[in-house]
Amino acid sequence: MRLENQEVAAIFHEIADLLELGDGNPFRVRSFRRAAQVIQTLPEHVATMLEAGTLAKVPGIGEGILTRIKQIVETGDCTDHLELRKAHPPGLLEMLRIEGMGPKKVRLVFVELGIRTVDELEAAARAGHIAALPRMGDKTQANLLKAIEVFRRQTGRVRLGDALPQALALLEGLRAVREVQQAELAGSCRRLCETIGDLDLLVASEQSGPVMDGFAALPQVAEVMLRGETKCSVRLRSGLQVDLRVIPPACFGAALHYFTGSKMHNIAVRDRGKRRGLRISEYGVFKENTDERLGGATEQEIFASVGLPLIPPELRENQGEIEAAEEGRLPALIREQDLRGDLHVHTSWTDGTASVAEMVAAAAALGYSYVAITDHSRSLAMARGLDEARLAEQRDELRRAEESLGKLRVLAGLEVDILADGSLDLPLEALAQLDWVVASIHSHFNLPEPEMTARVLRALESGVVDCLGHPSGRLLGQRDPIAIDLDRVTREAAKLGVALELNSFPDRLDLDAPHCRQAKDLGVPIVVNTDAHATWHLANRQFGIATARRGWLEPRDVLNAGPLEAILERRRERLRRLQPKLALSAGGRPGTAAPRAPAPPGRRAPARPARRRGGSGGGSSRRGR
DNA sequence: ACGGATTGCCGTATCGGCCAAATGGCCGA
Repeated sequence: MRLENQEVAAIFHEIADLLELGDGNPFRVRSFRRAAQVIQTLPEHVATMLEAGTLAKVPGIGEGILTRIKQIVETGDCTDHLELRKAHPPGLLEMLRIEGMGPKKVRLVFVELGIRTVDELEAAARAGHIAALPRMGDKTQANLLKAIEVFRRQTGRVRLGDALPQALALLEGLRAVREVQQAELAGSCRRLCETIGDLDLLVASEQSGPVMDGFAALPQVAEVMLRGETKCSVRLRSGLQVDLRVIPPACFGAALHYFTGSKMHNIAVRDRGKRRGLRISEYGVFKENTDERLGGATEQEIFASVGLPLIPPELRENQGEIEAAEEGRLPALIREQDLRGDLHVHTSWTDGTASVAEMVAAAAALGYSYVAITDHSRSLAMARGLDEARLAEQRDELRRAEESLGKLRVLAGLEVDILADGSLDLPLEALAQLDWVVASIHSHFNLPEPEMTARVLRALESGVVDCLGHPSGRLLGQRDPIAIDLDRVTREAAKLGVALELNSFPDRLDLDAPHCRQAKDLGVPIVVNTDAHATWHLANRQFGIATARRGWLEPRDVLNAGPLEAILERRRERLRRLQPKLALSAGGRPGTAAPRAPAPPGRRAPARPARRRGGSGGGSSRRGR
């Protein structure tokens, strides 16, 4: 059995989790986590690298990890992992995924109350037993119940980023089966929904037996749960459930339409058929009250029977797509190849894994004509966020990378933190000198809505912000969106000339599709960014594009599907409007009041303002690099 | 557990907010 790198990494992640629960050496825990992360980003398969001897040279993989990898490659797992698993109830790992439940708290409730599952945890919280524990209280208990609710909403669902690659691999496997005439994805995964319950696959074939045999024999399949005449349900090794349906070719289009959904869309289409004297089912289009079949081999036939062009699956939510199709104003949805650059990318200057040069080269390899390097700002200490000095240093490196590659423009950017009060993490003067600024929230997620909205608006009103990063802050299955009036933020963004990000990270997909559509309607451009922390993350754009399509976006709605000059001009124009404010804030700062000629922002004398180092004056040098 | 220098040993992300308990552990970024 050949485990994918992802699966090997998952084993190490789990070892780390289990060690933490058992109160293990934190550095040892970290090593396993690091190993997992490194394995995820390996350029080749672990088994291949192990054989070639290149694996041992990878930083983060030492003697111990190497031995375990050997065992995993040979047997599919390693002894430590199996033993740790035996020593801990499986529900503890699940509890760890609840926000606010770290290893210490999971251990506490397990040892003190014997709680081994999320269900038991919830019951205990409801009964008030959690608040009675040491270091816990009413507030913690209430927060816990809320966090369990977020967790529950997501359990059983898989992110598109995890589901889609598996679906495509299965289709490939199916298409290699001789009796398969056609194999397609259906269901919410085909509609590219942000999370998916289970996969629906459809095969056109006259012989369901051999097709199902071939399906059950695919290496991903762990267990056949159900097998009938037309339907076969399996569970994959990854845990994902998959339903395969084998359909006679003459009905394939009707079945594909039916099983793609959404339900509301299907109802609307059938209704429309009814009004035209037609009966539409998963078997085809029929004349009312007869068995006279008018079509159903292709989806086009279904739509044509009710006088419509083919509606892309991503739009099939009964949110106006039928009306739009009827009036010939279906959007020309954006595609991956329409993107001309990525405007949110991290490097090893902060928490990215690739150097500037590697990141820029990877962007060039995608055919981009520009990329913005946007590392974190200083308050994100964990990521070694940039202060002004390092930002300036990095800028030199960007210039060198741009020149040495000579293929694309490298924008000097920053992902600046929006602090609790809405001020930005670096002085406006510094931010004004950059080419591109994304502003994001990474702390104080729990402000009440009025304050949160005011906070974000204040940040956008600074004028130096080009784009609001991951606007809702949600993490799928883990953290709810912040409380914020996104309607109002979008309207203000329109006035200020600020764009909104659609962050392509599979955990985020933020803005979500409905808000993308709203932004489009209000004339606010969306930026489809990857927020890449590794070169391979640039490929996550496919998930951002998926969400953008569900939000009806066309190339003209997406800022980074357009030319760089338009992007830079938006910024220049906004900074021109902002200029007086900047002069004021510089003048107000003690020691930097030296008069200077008002010049256009691009070419201002960089009268470097003395970096204020708090009132304490102690030159406690923050750890260097 | 890793990796690098003290080659048998030592250091290894940070930092602030929250909440429970009255200064500090735990969590998340």
